Amino acid sequence: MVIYNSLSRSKEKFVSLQPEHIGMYVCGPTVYGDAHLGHARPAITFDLVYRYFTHLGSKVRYVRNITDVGHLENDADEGEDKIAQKARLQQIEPMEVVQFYTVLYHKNMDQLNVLRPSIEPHASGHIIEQIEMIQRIMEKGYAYEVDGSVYFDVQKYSQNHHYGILSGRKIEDLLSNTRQLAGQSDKRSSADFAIWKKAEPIHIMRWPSPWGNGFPGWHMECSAMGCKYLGDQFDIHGGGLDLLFPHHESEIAQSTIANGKAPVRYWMHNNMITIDGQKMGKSLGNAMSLDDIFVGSHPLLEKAYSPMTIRFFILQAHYRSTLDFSNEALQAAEKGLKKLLAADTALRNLKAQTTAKDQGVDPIVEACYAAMNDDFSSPMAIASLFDAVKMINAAADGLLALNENDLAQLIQLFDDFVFDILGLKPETSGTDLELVDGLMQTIIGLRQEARAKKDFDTSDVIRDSLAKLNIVLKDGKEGTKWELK
RNA sequence: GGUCUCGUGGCCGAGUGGCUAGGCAGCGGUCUGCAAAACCGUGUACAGCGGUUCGAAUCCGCUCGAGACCUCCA
Repeated sequence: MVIYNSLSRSKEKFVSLQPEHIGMYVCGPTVYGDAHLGHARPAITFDLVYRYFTHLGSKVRYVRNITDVGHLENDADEGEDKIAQKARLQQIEPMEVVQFYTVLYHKNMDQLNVLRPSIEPHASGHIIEQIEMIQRIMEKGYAYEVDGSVYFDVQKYSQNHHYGILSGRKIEDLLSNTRQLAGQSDKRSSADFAIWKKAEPIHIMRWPSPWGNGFPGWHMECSAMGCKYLGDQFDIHGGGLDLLFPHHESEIAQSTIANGKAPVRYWMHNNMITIDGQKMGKSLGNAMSLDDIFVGSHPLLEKAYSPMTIRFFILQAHYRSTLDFSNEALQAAEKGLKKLLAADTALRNLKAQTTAKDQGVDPIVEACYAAMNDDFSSPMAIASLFDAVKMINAAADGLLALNENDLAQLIQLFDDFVFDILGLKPETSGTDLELVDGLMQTIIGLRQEARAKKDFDTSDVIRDSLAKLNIVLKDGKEGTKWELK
């Protein structure tokens, strides 16, 4: 098993600190707005990692935080808390905003069949841990207080550590390139970053601290909560590529000072989703909420796309590649997924031919594992699954005979890879399928009678009106089957 | 301006020195009362120019183009 480690910019053999136990921390959402397509990518990427390790028999403690405090809205607002600002605009409690969007996020993630992490800590629930960590950093002399705020001393850190080890930056470049920001004259150096921020009177979200009322700085929560639940050093830290600098770089610096060792062994970063080649982001105004996509209400969408279509679409690209959004690409994904799931249904109905010789499912299974072992290459695994689809369809058409061993292997393959690891699932609209199927058998029977009498007008009327309900009839040698479009 | 990444057929996307994934779309055929689905067949793809090599989409250099980060962001 190899994983691409952002630290070394290369694939490395993965060895967990403790055998059979893996600690993984992933940066979760800031809950001040609708969950959008961009949130789906890391959630699905690390869900894949979580599912695969679990499948292989490891016990994974997966921590994904909820950020509900501490991020700055922009450089002009003098450290106003993002959530506090939104709350003021809407005249409601900040924690109400947090609750509302957390629930929405969970709903969307459930729809995408993203498993809940083992622990989902809130930043606001770990203020004490963050203050403690800041104190440790100050005691060691790597942070200084100015007027109720505390800053991490990047220059001092750079004397004996490499600030930039993750992002490939040099401290000199950082100093010369960092923009001079208004209201940040408190910092000794422009590269320094706040680890505790004084709350202006306007702030609603604030906590008492040794330095007065305020809130934790940008990057503290992940360091504090990662350390609390996974230890001073843990296996995997994941997140979006856009968090690599300064967020993760700063996490490394803070934790290294506070705990005396580098916090993370493998850094994994998923790439961005783009729209027309441009990064999707809240600030760019082209973010598409997941609810928008699921109901098709966004102007850029030709139609609605189901959660599983989105999941499959994301898994069809490697997590380290950018993924460009388009209706055409999503429709291709939709059809591909349908084909895959239809093959699963066909597979469950296949009868084994005892006399048949092995058709060779082993190479497909091996290819799937090889793909996943190579830095979680879900697109390669999916490609191999389509080899199995081909085999299944050929068998369903009577062009190929599968023996019991073949069938058992194929079913295992689909159970393991399609459902357990890739986390795909058939989508039904929640209707009572048993009842519907009973009704459908009746209708199909009536149509069959009409067809037997060559009354094709009647049979076509039945088929056409069912099509309007998104029910597709498929006439085959073994009779007629139906499925929801 | 600095740092980094990337440019693969109509679209999406794997692939990192020779055996040239996969999905979607298209075209031809089989099947069908007609369809749909499925099956079979079908594509002079690797931004451009140089170089290394017996051999390059794959390595090196340059050019062009795109994107990300350097500021909250998944």
